[in-house]
Amino acid sequence: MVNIGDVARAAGVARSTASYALSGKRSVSDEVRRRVAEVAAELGYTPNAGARALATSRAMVIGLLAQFLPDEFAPAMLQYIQGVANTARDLGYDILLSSDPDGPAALKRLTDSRMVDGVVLLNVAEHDERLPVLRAAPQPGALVGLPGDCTGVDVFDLDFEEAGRAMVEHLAGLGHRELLLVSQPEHVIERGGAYVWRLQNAALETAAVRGVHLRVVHGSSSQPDIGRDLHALLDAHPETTGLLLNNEAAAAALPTVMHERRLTAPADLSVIGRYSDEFARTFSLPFSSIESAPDRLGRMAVRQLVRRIEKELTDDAPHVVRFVAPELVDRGSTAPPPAR
Amino acid sequence: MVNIGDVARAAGVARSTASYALSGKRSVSDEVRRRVAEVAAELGYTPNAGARALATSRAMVIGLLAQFLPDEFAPAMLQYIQGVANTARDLGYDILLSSDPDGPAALKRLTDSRMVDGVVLLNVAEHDERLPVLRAAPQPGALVGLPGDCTGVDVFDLDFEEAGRAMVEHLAGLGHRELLLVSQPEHVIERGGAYVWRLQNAALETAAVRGVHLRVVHGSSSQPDIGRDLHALLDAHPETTGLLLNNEAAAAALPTVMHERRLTAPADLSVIGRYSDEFARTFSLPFSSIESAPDRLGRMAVRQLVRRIEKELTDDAPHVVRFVAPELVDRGSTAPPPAR
DNA sequence: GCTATGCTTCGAACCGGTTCGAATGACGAT
DNA sequence: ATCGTCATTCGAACCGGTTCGAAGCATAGC
Repeated sequence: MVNIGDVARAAGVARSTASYALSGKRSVSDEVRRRVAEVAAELGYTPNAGARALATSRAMVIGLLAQFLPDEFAPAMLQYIQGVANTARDLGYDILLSSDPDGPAALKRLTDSRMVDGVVLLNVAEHDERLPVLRAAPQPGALVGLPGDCTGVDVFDLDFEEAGRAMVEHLAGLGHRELLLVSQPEHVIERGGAYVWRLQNAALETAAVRGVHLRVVHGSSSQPDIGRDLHALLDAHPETTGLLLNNEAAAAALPTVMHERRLTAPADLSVIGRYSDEFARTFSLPFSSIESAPDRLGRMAVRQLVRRIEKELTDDAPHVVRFVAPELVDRGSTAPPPAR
Repeated sequence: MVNIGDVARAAGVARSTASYALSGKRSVSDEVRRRVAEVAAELGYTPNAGARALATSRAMVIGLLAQFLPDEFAPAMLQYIQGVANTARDLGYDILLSSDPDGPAALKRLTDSRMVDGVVLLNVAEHDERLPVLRAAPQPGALVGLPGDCTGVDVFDLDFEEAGRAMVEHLAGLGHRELLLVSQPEHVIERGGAYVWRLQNAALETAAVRGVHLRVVHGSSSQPDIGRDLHALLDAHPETTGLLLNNEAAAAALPTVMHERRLTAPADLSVIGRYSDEFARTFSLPFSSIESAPDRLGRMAVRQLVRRIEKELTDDAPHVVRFVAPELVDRGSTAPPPAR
């Protein structure tokens, strides 16, 4: 493999000169710069990443910690990964993907070994065990998801409170009085999935203010269980005229369930979900929804992270907690409730 | 950050001794080994990955080249990624994920810079432009997907020919005479998606042998277009009693389409697909299918790759082309055709 | 004519590991 | 007492980059 010494020799200059010629960090005569560039291209020189990382203490790699939990709906996760990966590449960074179920251990290894210059954590929980590890690490970190304690990290998340309010307001405004919110399974909340109750509490509060009845139920997050759950729920609560979904699996299963029950939206039932447009396309979901913007969140997280890595932000620059405003994508699945 | 020099000093030995004590590559007195291990744990020593990679020319990283093409169904891709990531982790390797649309350039950079010890290519095309780059690289590579030329790489793929035969045999055996195969869009074939025509040709051949009529059609690979396509196809070919799917998007969309047409499987139409069990669960697909085993393929690819990296296989050990035998998962969506 | 200045270039040190050859010392055999 | 053997440890070199200080040299200024 050709190294910078080979290039320097072939160009008839010192190694350091070749380095400066290629990096441009010091001025070099045009003649030499040209010759070095030429020789480098000719020999097919590519700098050794390990050596460069050692010398500069910059790996040009961002760690991406994603956990594929059995009770998470994997396709929803993929979009965050794509958002992060694409943005990182655009900014010149590679991404090291960890799917290790032992998040804290994986994070510690990645940061301590200096394999990564910074870290993006997906699917952050209220009391996320990875956070103490991240705070102790010398590299900066950006989160997608809101933990209880945001000190020392940059945080990006959908404004789930506002999402809950918007969903209820929308249906209440159309005249609905009996709403059903299908939420994530209870153990997702127990594990610290704060977004679940953030949306849920705001929805309940808004319902109280508007004087409408909102019942919260938990559904399974996997097929085919969620389909059975939905049938059971609709059986148990026939008075429901508006359905709110904060559970991707439920959204994916609902069209089939509604067909089976010979229900159509919005004639028989108004439905509003919370998922991304991409997700809606993938699953052919005909329901209006609050856009969860995974690509945007991934992009924001990486951009901020890179700013910190490259010290555009001083170390003590205040950390941000930024919420994406929910946007309602109207797919025509809501209308005033049917006359009784 | 604490380095091996700090550990050595604190333990009162030379750097080299500390290194040997930790790696066990030479014998060291029990006393010293114990003390070094103790001190290392106490100081929280983690070896610097760049330095180690430089010294050993081993990065302990595997490159994963996945392309998220607009005409590929992303959720199907995710399962390969998970399979590769999990197996790599189990074998002690990290995964560097590249989603760069310019595959050859990304591959060249990853290999030439020695960031990775080997590479897994997903979604390999008949004349894949990444292959010449991979063959020129010093690292070994494993493919998921069968290219025209397999020299110099290990190849793993589903036996799509056998899959095509099995699907047709199954339906012909039940008495179907009019079959419709929904394939990928034509530009997937043009781009070199060999698996499409491998399955298709074998299916046509088998149909000819069995004397049944098989029509091949191409469907869009994204929602909602594929739904419209399916409706149009069923309108145009009402004689069809058996449907074969080699298009994930079509499989995902079919339940809705069938509901809309008030068709049920297998009473009105027998359906058989080609996708993974995981995929079937995610999309609540009620159709029998040929298992595409993405996790197994990912695992096989990584295991073989690691064997090559670690020189358990000599450099000139013959490369393998291994096909996974298709397995029919019966979900009860096929039966003899309805009496006319 | 001599020094100050600026542009190029070079050599050496450094990042943090691993690995090779050799030095040291204890011990048993002759 | 001497030599050889073995286990243990050390020092130095090396991997391939980057970066600092200084040297070389031509030109301008006095």
